[in-house]
Amino acid sequence: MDVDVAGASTATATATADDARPAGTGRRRGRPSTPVLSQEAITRVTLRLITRRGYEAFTLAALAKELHVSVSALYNHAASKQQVLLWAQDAINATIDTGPFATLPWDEALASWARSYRDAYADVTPLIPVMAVLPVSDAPGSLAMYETVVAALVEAGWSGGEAVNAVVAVESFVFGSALDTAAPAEIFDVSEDAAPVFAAAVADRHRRYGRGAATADAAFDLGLDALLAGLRARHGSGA
Amino acid sequence: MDVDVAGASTATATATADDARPAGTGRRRGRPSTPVLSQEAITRVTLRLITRRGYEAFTLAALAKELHVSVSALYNHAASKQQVLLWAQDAINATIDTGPFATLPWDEALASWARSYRDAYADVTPLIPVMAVLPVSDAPGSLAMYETVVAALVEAGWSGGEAVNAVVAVESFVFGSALDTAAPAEIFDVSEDAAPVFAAAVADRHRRYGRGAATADAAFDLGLDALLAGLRARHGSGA
DNA sequence: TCATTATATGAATGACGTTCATTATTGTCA
DNA sequence: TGACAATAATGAACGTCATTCATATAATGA
Repeated sequence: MDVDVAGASTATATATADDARPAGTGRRRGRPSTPVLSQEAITRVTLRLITRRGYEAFTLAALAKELHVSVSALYNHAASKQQVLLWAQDAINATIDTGPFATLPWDEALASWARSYRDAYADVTPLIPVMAVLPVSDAPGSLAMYETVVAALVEAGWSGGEAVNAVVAVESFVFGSALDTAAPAEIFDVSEDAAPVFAAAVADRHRRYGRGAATADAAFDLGLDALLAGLRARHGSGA
Repeated sequence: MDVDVAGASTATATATADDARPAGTGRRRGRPSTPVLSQEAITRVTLRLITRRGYEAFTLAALAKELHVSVSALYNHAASKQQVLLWAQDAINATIDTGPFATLPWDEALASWARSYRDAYADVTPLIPVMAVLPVSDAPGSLAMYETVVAALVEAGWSGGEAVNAVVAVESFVFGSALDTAAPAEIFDVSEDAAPVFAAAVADRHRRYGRGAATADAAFDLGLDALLAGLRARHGSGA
């Protein structure tokens, strides 16, 4: 995925440098000439760590090591591990494409948004349960996303309340589907004796849609089409 | 929720006893006359603990205490904490009601199943990411559920492959929605300055649907109706 | 009877998140 | 210029957690 952290081109002089690494060889204590840590650096390395090595590998020790810094130094910038995850959440949400809402009818834009949303989270599924439950208030990237999406629905004639419900519903489907992409390919491998109809249906599914990621995609496509067809039926197609 | 663990009426002599508690006052070491622990007892107390005190409170220490047993004793029965959670998963899935598939048209039965599914998991949201990703093979309760649901869809004329996709899609929506029920009521509390349209929409939502759990329910209802309308449009209504 | 097996125990281990006293550098104000 | 607060790093604790291990004892069965 390789998320571009918000403000990538602002203060950070490190730019494309290999990684935060003090110029002097092995300075030890006290305030360094130029700060090693920042929300931006922490967030960038956090996303890289989770994407490459998975969530279990994401410990503050690993994060600190990657940043060439002591664990306790992290606490000068982040109040907790939870906060670091919040930053990561916001950075991910900032990458979700809301552009289509400016040009396409609401239903097509919503579909496009849902796909972008699922893609963004498929790499970081362990964050989903954390995310799905966290306040949006102090996450500017997430907030901007909701504003755009809900505004487009209201513009198209939805009431505010139903617009939020529709967004939450689509979001729920997206989160669930992103989790599904993390499931092992053999999740439904099952003996014919134990569940004959189900086993046959799973075999048929593989014949039609392939294996692994392809099956998760097929289920997502079917569900998204159905969900949007239902929403359209309720409010008339857009534009 | 109060899940009835599978096999509640089998070997366990404890029956309705307050809790596993050795008859003799404070026996200390060695094999007891009658075993305190069993998969059934561990699973029952696990579900009670998670339901009542939340997932964060579910530690092996807490589990052992509730069972009046040492932590290490648990390892004579379960290989790991993960395994204990797997048992819990299967017990929960066994409580999901698939009865309607025997009598109702597929779409109504699917809706009823989805509601039962969401209710079952709303109390144990932290299990969702564990669950959504775990193989179904050695979980007899889960397997039986899939067999019933898929068989009903195939009976109604769905191809096996699409039936599985539809089930996965509904399941994804259910998991996502169950996560949503765990969100704090103030998750969307936001200042009007930062996101005016969104803030107004959230206010409208509260006016129409109430606060807290009621809003999550409204979003779930809207999404489920839409999803099923879309699936119906694709395959004709049931019966 | 006596070895084996099942089931419990407490103590030790190592990983983790978090706190704290300490140290060194920077920027600001008299 | 010199004092001083603020900033940003450090290593050493701490408490909690899951897991392992050596040990003890009751039940089972040959």
